Order: sequence, then structure tokens, then C-alpha cells
Amino acid sequence: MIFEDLLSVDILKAIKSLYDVNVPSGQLVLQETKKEFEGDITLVVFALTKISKKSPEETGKAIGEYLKQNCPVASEFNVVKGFLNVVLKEESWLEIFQNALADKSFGRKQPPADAAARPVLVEYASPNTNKPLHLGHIRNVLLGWSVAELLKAAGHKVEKVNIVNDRGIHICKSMIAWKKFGNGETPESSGMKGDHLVGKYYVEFDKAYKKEIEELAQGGMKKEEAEKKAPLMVGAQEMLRKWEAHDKDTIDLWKKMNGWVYNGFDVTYKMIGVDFNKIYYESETYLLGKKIIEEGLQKNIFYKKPDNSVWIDLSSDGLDEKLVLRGDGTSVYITQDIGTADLRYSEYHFSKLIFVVANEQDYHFKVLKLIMKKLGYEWTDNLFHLAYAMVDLPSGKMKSREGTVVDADELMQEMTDEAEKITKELGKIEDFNSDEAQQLYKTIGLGALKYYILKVDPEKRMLFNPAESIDFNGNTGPFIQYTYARIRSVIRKAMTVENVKDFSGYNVSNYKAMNEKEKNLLKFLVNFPFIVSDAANRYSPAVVANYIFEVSKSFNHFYHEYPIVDSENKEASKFRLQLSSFTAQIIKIAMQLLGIDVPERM
RNA sequence: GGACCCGUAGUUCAACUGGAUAGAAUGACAGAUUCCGGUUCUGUUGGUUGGGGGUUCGAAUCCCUCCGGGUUCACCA
Repeated sequence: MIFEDLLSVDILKAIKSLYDVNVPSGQLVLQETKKEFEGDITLVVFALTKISKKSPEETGKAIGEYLKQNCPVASEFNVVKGFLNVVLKEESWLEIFQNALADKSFGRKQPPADAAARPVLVEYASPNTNKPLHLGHIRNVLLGWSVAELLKAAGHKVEKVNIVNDRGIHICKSMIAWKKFGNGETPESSGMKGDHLVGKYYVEFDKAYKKEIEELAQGGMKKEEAEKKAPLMVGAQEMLRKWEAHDKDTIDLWKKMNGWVYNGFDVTYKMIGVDFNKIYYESETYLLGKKIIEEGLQKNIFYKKPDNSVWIDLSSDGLDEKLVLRGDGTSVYITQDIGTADLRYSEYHFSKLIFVVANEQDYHFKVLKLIMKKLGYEWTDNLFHLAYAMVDLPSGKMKSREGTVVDADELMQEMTDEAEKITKELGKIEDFNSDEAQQLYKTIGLGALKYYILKVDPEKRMLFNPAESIDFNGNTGPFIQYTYARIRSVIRKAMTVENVKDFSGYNVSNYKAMNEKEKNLLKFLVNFPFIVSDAANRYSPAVVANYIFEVSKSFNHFYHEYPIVDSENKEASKFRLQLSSFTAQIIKIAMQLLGIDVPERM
């Protein structure tokens, strides 16, 4: 919160002077004053009564008096029960405002100047290459990308990384189905996006495989046996062995089909508007970690079972026994992750490694951290699993087996179409050419989607309601975009009016007649840098989303009550234009942190 | 069964991580504005924060217990 540091220094001095006690600054509880009370910042004094040995009211009054006399930004105070509400000087707010206007990168810190500064790694997306991205991935990439941007804005060096799960039995399933049923079909020949094409064969595999099992079962075979003996499954496993033996034909096919998928993913990522600094492939990292396990075995951190498989016993930590190497010496998921984390650390010396992964893997990451700690890594506290919960739809739960998965590409297209429909009904952009119009539909459609998903706390399971998300009213992306577009419209108008069009040169600290609505809006706006750092610390784009909504509402209250361009005097107009323009600027920057564009007109 | 997560107005979400009378949005109803852009604004309605107990000056938040929902406990990744 703005002025918090300034005020807390003087409060500490007050306590020292009044009661001759040194209090650590972390012990002060300061908060924004609730709007039903007069004031800007509130000190909760209950905790201080032990020191003052007076009632909360008396303590609050004494500190308030001291601040009024000695604190340069405090003007008035009042005490309600155990709460000391401090009113800050209007000049202080205006001064902050003027400084903010002059600061081109207001709210965004510069990245560390030191080239050796340790980066924060944000790993997100992490798709399989056997099917297209779906709604769950959308929550993942929006979160990952936005958290990375927030961390940057808070002054960290950030690297966005992606690890693609490009190998394993699931890819082989698509491959064998394509070989069998594909007739050489390609993205070009079919006109399908590569990831969708490969996904299609993954589904084909499943269908044909089920049929085979059924036939074998009818022939008298037990179900479990049939599942293993079905020719397609045998073929897929054969293919995996060939892949591991570097069989040329298999590798070529694998490369070809993965290439299709990557092209498809690229289109989707581009559409969503996310990017990566580095992409890892599991085919290149899956052998990592084995050596680390061997070393751990020497140190008796792990133990061997008679079949040669290697385990760790975590039961003393309240967890289970966990396999880390198979009997045949090959590694499993957790082994790879240990290896990859180790690799990343040696590559980046990260200060933090954030895994954006669904909360289904809470247990996995708990185990990962614990094992690495036992192995003696000193930076395991810097591993952070940013878990997010499932996204539900009004129609019910997403289930890939029942075909109710919502495809990412389809969803984005639908949102764009819906935006087009609504925009056309409003009929405000008839002079747009078709490119401009298309761009706008995309901005609105994706803005609706992104805002709706990001405004919710990641750990909470959420309901995505497409119709509600694109409503131009309420706590939605389009509502905020609309607020922005309207401000821009006002400013365009102002630029045609003599005597006010030079408003950007007006020094706002000279303004003397600020009203309640203006002050309220201003307080929100100058608090932006604190919102950014708070959001970054909590890895929470939702903090920013809710803030933008508050700003928009506050602007609308002001806008509704006071004329901007044609106000009673030129000075008021200029001040209000500065305030409006600054509002637009903050909305734009804040929305960018969520990956959302704002249109000049809509 | 063990472990972890979640439960807040009819609905979708907040609550600055222990602070004031738990807030918005949406829905419904009543009104204002008709102006820079209609989608703006003001009211009214709606809550035993799943139930119970405890800690505290103070609990949606921490502890215990029960209820309900979810995830996980693979030689899949």
C-alpha cells in the first residue's frame, strides 16, 4: 500500500517517543481504511495496548496526535474502537500523481541491471504430443504466462520454459494407428491442423483397440489378458522398443508426426498470445536422473528390491514408498524430473523454479521436493508448484473418455464469433475494414475468455460460463475494454477542443479542487505498483484482475457525475483529462499483464 | 482406507493471509441520466461463511471433530 512505509516509520517513532519501546516494523498492522470511515490508512492498535498499557482508544489518540504533529503526509486522524484512521494530505496524493505521470514505466520495475542476477524460471504448458490443447491447457498457459509477466514487472529476471512430453507409449499409439488407417494422410492433404490430425489417430487407436479386446474376449480370453495381447497394443509397445533402439523408420515417423503437432501448437500458442524462451523435450531429458539415483543408492538414501528395482521409503514423512528406477534400470517420471531440475539449476542457477501444473500432481511435487531434499540439494525450497484446479463447464465435467473435452482452438473461435455477433448488433464500428474488425473480434473474444479465467484464484475449481464471460456488463473483460475505449473516445474529443487539448502539460499538483470521486479514483491508480508486487509475490493474476475492475468501476462513478471535457473551468477539465488518461494507461498496462489487449474503439 | 485441496448471498466470485457491520458482479424489483459512447449511475432484495466445539481482545481465515465435493496414493507421463 502506498505511504505505508512512510507512515510506519513515523508510527514506530511515535511508539518510541510515547512508551519508550522499540517495536519491529513487521508487528504493525496497517491497512487501507474501509470506505465507511473517514481516512486513508488505518492502524490496528489492539496489539499495541500491551505496550502502551492504555485502552485501544487512548493509544490510538496518542499515536494519532504524534503523527499529526510530526508526520509530513498526515493531516487528520480519528479513532474508532481500536482503529486509528489517518487522513493523508491532499497535496501528498497530488504530488504522487504528478510523479507517476512523469514516470514512463510507472508500475513496472526494470529488470535487474546485474547480468549475473539469478532468474526465476516459470515452467508451463508442458503438453503431450498426442492430442490438441484443451480448456485445461488454456488455464495453464494463461496462468503461466501472466505470472511470468507479473514477476518481470515486479523486477525479476524471468525465463519462460516449456517441457514437451514427446515420447512414450501414447505417441506410439497415434503412430501405429496412423500407419494402419492413415493412408498417408497429412495436414496438407486433409486440411487439418497437425495436432488435431494426430489427435484423431489417437482416438482411432482407442476405438480399434477396444474392438480388438472385445473380439478376443469373445474368443474366451480374459479381459486383462486381452488388453495386453491385443495386436494394436503389442504393436505400440514394439514401436516404443524400436524407438528406444533408434530404429530409423520409427524415428522418422515420430519426427514427422511430432513436427505436425508442433506446427499446430505454435498456431494455438500464437492465438492465445503466449511464448517461451526455451523448450525442453523429454526425448532429450528422459535419461537424466539415473546417475543421481545411483549416487543416492551408494548413500543408502534408496534401496534395491530383489527384482533390482530401486525405491525410496517416505513413510516416516507420512508418504508412501516410491519407485525411482524400474527393475530393468529405466527411469520413471519422477526420476526424469529430478534430473531435469538438476539440469535446470546448473543451466540457470535459478532463484526460483515455478511449475505451473494441475493440482492432480500435488503429490508428485511433494515427493519430488522431499526426495531432492534427502539427496542433499540445498535449493529445494526454491521449487514451487503453482497448482491450479480443474475448469468446469455449465454443461458438466470435462472427461476425455466421453468426448466432452473442450478443444482450445474451437473455444477461441467460438468466443471470437460471439464477439463478432455482439459487436455487429451494436453497430459502432461500421467504418472498420475487415482486418480491423477481425482483429477487434479476436481482442474482445479472447479478452473475455482470459479475464474470466484469470480473475479466479488458481487453486479453486472454477466454472467457465462462455455466455457470462463475454457479457459487456459486470466483472468481465469486455466491460473493462469498454471502459478503456470510452476513455479513449473522450480524449479524442478533447484533442479537438482549443484550450484543453494541451492537457498533458498540466501540472496536477497545482489542482486545488479535487472532489471525492476523483480522489477515490486517484487512490486506486497510484496504488498500482503495490498491486503488481503483491500479485507477483502471491503468483496471482487474480489480484490484478480484481484491481482493474475496481479501477473501472471507480472511473465510471467519476465519469457519471462530472463532465470531463466541458467542465466548469479549463483547469478542472485538464485535471480530469490527466486523470482519465492515466486511468486508461493503468488499465492498458494492467490488462497486458494478463495478456489482454484493449481496443481504442469497440 | 491414508494423504492433500475445496465448501462464503439463488448463481459466479472477493475478502490485503487473524481485524471494523463478510464485499462485488449477476439475477429480480424500483428509480436517475438520455450527456463525452448505448454497455453509465443510485437504491431495494438476498448470509447461522457446510454443522459443532476450541484458541483469541477479535475467526470465513488457526486447531479439533463430523458432513459434503474433488484429487491422489502406477514398474503412465
